[in-house]
Amino acid sequence: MNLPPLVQTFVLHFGEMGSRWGINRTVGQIYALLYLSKEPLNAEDIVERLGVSRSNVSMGLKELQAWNLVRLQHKPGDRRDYFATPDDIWQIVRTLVEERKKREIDPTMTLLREVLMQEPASAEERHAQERMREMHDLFELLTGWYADVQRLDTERLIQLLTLGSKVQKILEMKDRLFVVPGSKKSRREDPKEK
Amino acid sequence: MNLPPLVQTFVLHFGEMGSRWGINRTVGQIYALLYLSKEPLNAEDIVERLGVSRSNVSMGLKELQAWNLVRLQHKPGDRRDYFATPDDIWQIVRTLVEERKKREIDPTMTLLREVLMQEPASAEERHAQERMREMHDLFELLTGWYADVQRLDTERLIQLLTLGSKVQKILEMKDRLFVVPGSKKSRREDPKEK
DNA sequence: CTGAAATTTCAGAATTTTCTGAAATATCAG
DNA sequence: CTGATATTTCAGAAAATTCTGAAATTTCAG
Repeated sequence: MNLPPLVQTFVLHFGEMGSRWGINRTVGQIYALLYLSKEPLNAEDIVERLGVSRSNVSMGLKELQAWNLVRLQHKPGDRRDYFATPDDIWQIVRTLVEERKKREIDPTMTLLREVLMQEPASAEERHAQERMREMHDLFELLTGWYADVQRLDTERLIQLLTLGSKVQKILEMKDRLFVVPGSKKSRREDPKEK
Repeated sequence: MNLPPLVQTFVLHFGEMGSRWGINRTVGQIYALLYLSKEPLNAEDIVERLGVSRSNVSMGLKELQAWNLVRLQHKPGDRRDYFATPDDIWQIVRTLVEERKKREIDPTMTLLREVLMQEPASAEERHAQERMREMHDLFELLTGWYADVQRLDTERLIQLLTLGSKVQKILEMKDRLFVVPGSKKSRREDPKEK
């Protein structure tokens, strides 16, 4: 591995982290390298810096492209492929979340919907189905929230995240404005707010 | 594998999903099984239902305990260990997020802080450090938001998530109330709001 | 204590994943 | 076209992970 120490530390760390995320070490290292690099790199650059085989880099880049995590570029008068990550780190986050949702949440939701359609054949299955419905509803809530937030432009997204603890205040304010006070239980009635 | 069809479908799916999350198939299956089960199960129950070895179950349960994802219980007059997931699915989500943060985000932040302390020895390292700072700041924003939201009780959390698209409206309202209109650039000044 | 039951540990087998080098394929300037 | 350059494919080697059975350890009732 042929990298400035500072870069190498980061690249090695992301290689290891990759493993915990179902992404292999080399793919993690390639991505880390591209992320830190000012200029786009071609496959041979990556081979030299990471000290892995050309074919390994080829497969790694293919996987990163399948994840939409790298952009393919060309330099004039050079027919090699150059790769880079988006300059905007928020774009990277959005892509990561989107792709993970597509690969993990969506298929799970499909399966849950299918299983919830079936007739339980026993008390055991009835309880299992109830648990699956809880999970289904949870995922629906989370993906619904994500669908909304994901549409915000980055500036508003940052604003929202920065708001943090103040969010609670806003919710309390909303309560005070819209809910008749006096009854702690009044929430349960949930008067079809429009 | 000796399970009602409906349960088996779910258990197999989570076994596969586990792989994508750096958790092995058996661990995923054990967790799925416990999640769906009405009653706590002991190790031998799990062996029978999943058809894997006793030692594999032992190791899987140990891992799930390390993740704080299962509770150990005892039945009177029975000295075997029984395992269950929390009844409250939100508790499960909170634990999952907390543990992943502890294992993935926190060590990464530590590394980033260390590397950002060092003196860059070249233009390349200077740029790399700049990128690392972007990532550091992003993580800081996200974990700060998380720290706040995590404190909300479940009811308010659901309220917040349900709010979804309305969030943007609230932010716009906040803008209109607190920011002097007329200048698109006024943001850059960021007047140390308290 | 004792010994049966329950659980854990761990070395090596089985399986899966990752990686490589060689060959095949694709691309494009001339 | 041709051949030089670039990229991909893929079979098998290498490495890593997962799983098992046997042995060791722990726990506890009697």
